[in-house]
Amino acid sequence: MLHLFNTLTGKREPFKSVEPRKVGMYVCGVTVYDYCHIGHARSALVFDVLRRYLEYSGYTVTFVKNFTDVDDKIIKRAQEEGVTCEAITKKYIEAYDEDMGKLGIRPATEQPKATEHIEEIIRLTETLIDKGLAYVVDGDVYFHVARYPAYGRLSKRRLEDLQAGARVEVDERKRHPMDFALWKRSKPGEPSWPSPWGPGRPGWHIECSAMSIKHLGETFDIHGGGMDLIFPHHENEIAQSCGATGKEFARFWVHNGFVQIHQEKMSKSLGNFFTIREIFAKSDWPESVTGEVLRYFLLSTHYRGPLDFSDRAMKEAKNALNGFYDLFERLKEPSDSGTGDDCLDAVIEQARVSFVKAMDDDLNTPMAMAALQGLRGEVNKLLEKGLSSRRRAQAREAFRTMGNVLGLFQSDVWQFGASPSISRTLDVEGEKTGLGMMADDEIKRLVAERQAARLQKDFKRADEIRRFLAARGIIIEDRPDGTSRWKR
RNA sequence: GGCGCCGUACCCAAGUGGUAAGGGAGCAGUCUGCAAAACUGCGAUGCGGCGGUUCGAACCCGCCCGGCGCCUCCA
Repeated sequence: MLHLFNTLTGKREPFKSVEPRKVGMYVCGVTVYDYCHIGHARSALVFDVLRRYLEYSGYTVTFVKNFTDVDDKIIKRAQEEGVTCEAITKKYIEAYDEDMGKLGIRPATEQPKATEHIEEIIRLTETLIDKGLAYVVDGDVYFHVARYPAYGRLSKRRLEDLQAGARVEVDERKRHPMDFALWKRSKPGEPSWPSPWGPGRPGWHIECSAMSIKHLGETFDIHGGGMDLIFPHHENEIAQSCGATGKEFARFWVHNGFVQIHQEKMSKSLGNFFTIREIFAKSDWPESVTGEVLRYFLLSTHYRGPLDFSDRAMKEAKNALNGFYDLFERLKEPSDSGTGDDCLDAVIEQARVSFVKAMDDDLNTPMAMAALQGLRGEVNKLLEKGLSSRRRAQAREAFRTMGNVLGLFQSDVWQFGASPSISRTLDVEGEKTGLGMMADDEIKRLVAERQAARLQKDFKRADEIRRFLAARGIIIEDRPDGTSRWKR
């Protein structure tokens, strides 16, 4: 049974859905005013894996992930570029889908936008005003935190503590410094919708309450996002939602840790971030390889811990993945011998048990990956003894099934005969790694030439070619049947 | 000032009371025309430090050291 760490209770708890076999899950997406960085990728990936694992465990998952498409930063960006807000949000939503697609992150069941839920937002705001939990000032509407006693429950903070450390300028019109905007009066030139309080636009937090309630109901199973959203965003969502409905909101709150660069949080304000497309653009490897390597890397640490991104870490992930795909290549080779056949079922079953146990334990992906590594070793050993073609296919299928939960091992080809790519540097730590361009056709030609040389026992020439390619990161592997294949 | 996180081998990383998973890198061996891959073997008497609780602690408690996050937009 799946156990998840619930931020709300501060404990690891057995996961139980409201309705049997069904899960409603809401995850805060991104504000679409710029390209996504690896931190966004990690968050998206963690919840993609949670969703995949819930499905693997037999649940039907309704997964809602929003786009915040009305916001101060979007407005600012649009003004800077002299275009409309719509142009900005359209551009970055498309970029989001493209970037996440490269990482194998499946689109959510629903991907709602704030601007498409203005009606719901206004209704929710009205309810909060009616209940005395919100008040109107000059066309703005604020949530009145002092009227909501449970405020601080998620982030384990007391209002008094927050006040003491508040670094915000106090808005005199607010009744309490921590009161936050549900509705903002629009200034000229800003996006604006009619409302009972005059033309304006929604505040940030209210959209998630409105959209989650609309798509998942007033009480649903899982709400997720990055750790930095715990306060104030998720705290405010709870206050708004519970305040308005009088019911429990999300039951499980799941938060992922940060991606760091040299031990520091990766963030826009620090300027130490790498965008997803930047990583792909700089990578030496074919796109599918880069996507899978990045995925492998991001899952190699438990989702709640910090994760340090570096060029070196990417290479290590690539090497580790290489071992799997080397095995998959071997599994493709036909064989009649089956001395190890009888052991395969047990070996797979053992791996499956370890894998499920790891994932059940608060999505312990590093441990789950260790189970897959263990299976890799066992299957390699059986291959030494001899595995029939049928059993080889069975082994490959086991990797594909479990790998699918993590979004790994789905490619039929790894870098063997990979699609054309250009060798460039992944210059994350300032070290140069690229050795110039090496197109596939050129490699193939040299491999063929070497093949011919070997047939004539011209090993001098053959080794010359091997060394030439090796210097460019191409490794040739001679097969027992006399053929050769290569990989990057 | 308040809330919280992290510190395990060269690197990454599980383990959270029962005597240190796994991977990468490295070294040695088998195999190979040479390689690669695979297989075999080697690798922390110790888990930031010092005390304490316990039959027993990396795991619990206390203090300290080092690094970081949130409290303001932030995945």
